[in-house]
Amino acid sequence: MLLAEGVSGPEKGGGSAAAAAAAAASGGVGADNSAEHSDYRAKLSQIRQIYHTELEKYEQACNEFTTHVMNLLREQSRTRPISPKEIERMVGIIHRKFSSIQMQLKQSTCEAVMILRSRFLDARRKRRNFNKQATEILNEYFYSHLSNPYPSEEAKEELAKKCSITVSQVSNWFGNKRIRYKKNIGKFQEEANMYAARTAVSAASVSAHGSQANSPSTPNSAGSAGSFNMSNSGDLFMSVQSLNGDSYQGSQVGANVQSQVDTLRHVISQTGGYSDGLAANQMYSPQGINPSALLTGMGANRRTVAGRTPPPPPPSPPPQKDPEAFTPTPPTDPPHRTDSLHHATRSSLQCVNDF
DNA sequence: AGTTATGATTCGCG
DNA sequence: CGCGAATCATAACT
Repeated sequence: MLLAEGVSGPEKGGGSAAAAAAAAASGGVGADNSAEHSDYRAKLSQIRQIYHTELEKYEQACNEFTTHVMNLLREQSRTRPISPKEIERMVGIIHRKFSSIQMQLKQSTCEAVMILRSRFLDARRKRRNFNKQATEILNEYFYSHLSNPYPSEEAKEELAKKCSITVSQVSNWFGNKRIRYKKNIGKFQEEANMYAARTAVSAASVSAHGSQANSPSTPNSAGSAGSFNMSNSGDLFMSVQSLNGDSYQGSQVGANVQSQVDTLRHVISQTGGYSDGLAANQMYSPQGINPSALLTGMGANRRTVAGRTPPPPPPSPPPQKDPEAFTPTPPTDPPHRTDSLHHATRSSLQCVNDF
């Protein structure tokens, strides 16, 4: 560990290399954290310095003590016979004691380095919001694929490239988005409408060019890829904004989105569910809805449809698992897990501040 | 200072 | 292994 971090290795150079290696191993993007990195390196070298000076001190003390004991023994040898074996034994005892002390030093240094690493390299601690454009791109994809918001691996890579983030960050984002959208659909209604309308307009402009009717089963064929580039087109964006809110339903919405909405509304009306969700509620519908319609959404068929080209609607739905699971807001307020580790980390982190 | 938003992590499940 | 769910930790907002 200490060798890996360059603490117990050569005095210069090793530290920065190890730090860089550690950063690379931690999966960081490694783009903007040069300042924090230098801070990390500075702390690390501080630890290294303390370690080395302490080590030197101990060695010196060990030697001093050994010679001191040797002198004592020599003095005693005038009064009583002292065998070389006894001297050897004494020296051994002293060295063992000091090496155990050195072990402790190594251990505590190791601990300090680990804490330092967790402090500086733990991504949670240096969380940065994605920039607006990245969020726009992600949201655009999410809402234009609301019926199946599970980007394939290639789609994730593409999104990652467009957003200048990692694939795992894309996955995190979609995971968070899905769960939070589901938990509070109402809160995201406006956002959903906006992005749906934007995608619709982009799709409409595409279809106006090619006069290619968008199939409801392939909402991402023209919408997703083409719509990415319009995030910054100002006037178009403004014109789209007028489609927000209540005017959304009656507006000229792209066929791909609208047809899905219509399909869902039809199903809902058939089963007696409420129908105020529009596009946003395609994913999470109230209990008691025709499972075949739900299967178009997330969850039920996510493993089979998680691609760029969603297959045709499933023929026979599997037994629906727990209809209550799709209830939008089931707040149960579970007992908070006493996270002792959390507090332990906190307190131990405090120690690092003393460095 | 308190609250909300959000990116990341952890855990259990299928 | 990917996902949902719960949670943590920090940023951003009030």
